[in-house]
Amino acid sequence: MKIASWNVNSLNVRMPHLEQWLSSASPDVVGLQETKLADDRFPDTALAAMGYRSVFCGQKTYNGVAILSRTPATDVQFGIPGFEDEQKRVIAATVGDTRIVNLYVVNGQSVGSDKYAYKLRWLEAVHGWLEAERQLHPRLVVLGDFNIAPDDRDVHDPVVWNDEHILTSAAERAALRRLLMLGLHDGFRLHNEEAGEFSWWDYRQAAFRRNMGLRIDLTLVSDALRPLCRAAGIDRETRTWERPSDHAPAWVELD
DNA sequence: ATGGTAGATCGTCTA
Repeated sequence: MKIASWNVNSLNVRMPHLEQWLSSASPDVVGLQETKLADDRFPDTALAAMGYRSVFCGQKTYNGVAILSRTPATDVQFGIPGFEDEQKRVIAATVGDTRIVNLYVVNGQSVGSDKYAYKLRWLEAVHGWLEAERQLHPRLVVLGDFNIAPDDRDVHDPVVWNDEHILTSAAERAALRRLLMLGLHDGFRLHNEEAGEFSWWDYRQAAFRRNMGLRIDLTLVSDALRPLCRAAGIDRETRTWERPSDHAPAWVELD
């Protein structure tokens, strides 16, 4: 089973990219972030024609998440239980015998800002939720745009992206480590120890051409799934396509 | 030098 995460930065714009990538990559489950679509505008009919069922939770202009799957998803959860949030950043569902949690983590703007405080509170709420979720679902995949680069191998310039910078700050990385301590494993790092493998490149400063990126899109697998994770990767070629998302799909394959 | 680009929306916010 191939499970992927992709921040599409507007599904309205990126639907042709998604269709092309679904055809070539042929994932079984996909978590999308930044769909930027109200639910009545979600292209579920077109995706069904390609063999994918959709569950989604969106809003216009900002945020928006979805889970696509070849077999129907059940027990759909919208948002973090008990955490009031107008921003549509979370959807979870069960596909077959695997629980999928799809997160569009708060960006945080800059260290010390109100949005940064919101990011840390939000991550704490996710931690509390996943602590329960892992007990209910030993086969757990937590994926999404984490807006945190796990370590220095995951940034093009560790001097710039340091422990006081947004997306790499000490508190953000500590929050991510706390999630991993629940018994989750970075699927990509089970198969690749190299530095310089990124999933996001800023649109500015020709960042992709210069490989000035970060790896912030993650697929985490639970203890029980770890021995079943046979491959992982990032489909960076999508970033070379015309009018691309600034993120590339990150995926794992489970036996 | 507080820039640059993209998306949604149409002046300005978010990333």
